[in-house]
Amino acid sequence: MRAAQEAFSSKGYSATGVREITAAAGVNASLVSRYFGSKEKLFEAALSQLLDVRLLTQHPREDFGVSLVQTFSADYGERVNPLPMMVLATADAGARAIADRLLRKLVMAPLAQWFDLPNAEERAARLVLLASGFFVYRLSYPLDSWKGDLAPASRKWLENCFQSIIDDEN
Amino acid sequence: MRAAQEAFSSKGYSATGVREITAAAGVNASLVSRYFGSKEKLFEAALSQLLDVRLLTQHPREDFGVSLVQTFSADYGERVNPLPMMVLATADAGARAIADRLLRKLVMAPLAQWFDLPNAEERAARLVLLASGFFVYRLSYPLDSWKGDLAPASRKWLENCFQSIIDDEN
DNA sequence: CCTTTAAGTAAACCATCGTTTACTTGTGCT
DNA sequence: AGCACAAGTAAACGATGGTTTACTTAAAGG
Repeated sequence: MRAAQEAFSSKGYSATGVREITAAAGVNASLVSRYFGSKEKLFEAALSQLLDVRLLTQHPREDFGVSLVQTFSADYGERVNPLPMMVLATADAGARAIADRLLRKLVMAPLAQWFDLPNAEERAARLVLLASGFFVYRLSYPLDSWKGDLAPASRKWLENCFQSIIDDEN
Repeated sequence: MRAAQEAFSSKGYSATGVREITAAAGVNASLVSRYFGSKEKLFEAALSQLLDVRLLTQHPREDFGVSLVQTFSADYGERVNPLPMMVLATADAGARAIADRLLRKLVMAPLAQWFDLPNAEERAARLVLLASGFFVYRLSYPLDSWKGDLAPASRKWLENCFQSIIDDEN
């Protein structure tokens, strides 16, 4: 499972082979079908284990922008970042459908409730928009050329965008 | 070529087979290798033909936000939208490298020059961030459930985000 | 001690992939 | 007419994909 999460998060769903995952785990490839049913089911299990809305709602509302940029920038250490898994799954129709469903149920719905604002569902969708875009951005600027962190100006701009999800009246 | 653009834009690079493209064009699959060298070269040719920075810089600066949301929302009619081709290529390492290189050369560099502002390259990268996120957003809300257009509140918010790329001093 | 059951493996299966090879067709030039 | 050349096709190639099958191992239960 851990091996699957790391592979799906770094290379994407379609570019990762079952044999690749099981080799990293030190077992035989046929065990994926045995214990998870299929590669897609493994992906679903691996992703749903990582999605946790509390990572986004654990800070005060007035720090929303700052804390979210920090959350998405930080490497998760032992844990695997679910955001790459989500975006890199968009190339496969089946995996995208799974990721979409899990995202709505485990992240967007609770997040909209936490917002407690007009157009709450739309605001949650805007968060997904910014987060996805931020990941694509980081694919092109892996360490951003600025000693591993975001360029200060871009960081401030992005924090304002995130914060505006809450602060805007719309 | 047209068939390749439509397939790459709707299903993504890795999910599209050479036989699929050539079947839509009514020819044999071996012609791709013959005339383009490889599937990757075909992708490069198909994408570079579509990337055109003038689509982003043809409106006055004060309408930047409004016009860009309109540009990315509109279906291109006959032409194929290059944005899905870019984002859906991220799952394949080779295609991503190609898309990245073309994007920098054909879009971001001219765009930064057009900005004529401090941190111009960073601003161009922010545009890619928003555009990519917007595409992922539209994957989940194909017609946005609001009779084919963006929800008014989200549209206004997104326009402000795009406009802030130019208006912010950072 | 024998049986059952779970865990794991090796190998094959079948489909699909991008690409190459050898061959056929048609057109224009001399 | 004869030749050259470009365009296109059918078929095979080698690799890789996820999955299935048959078999081996090992521990627990009575």
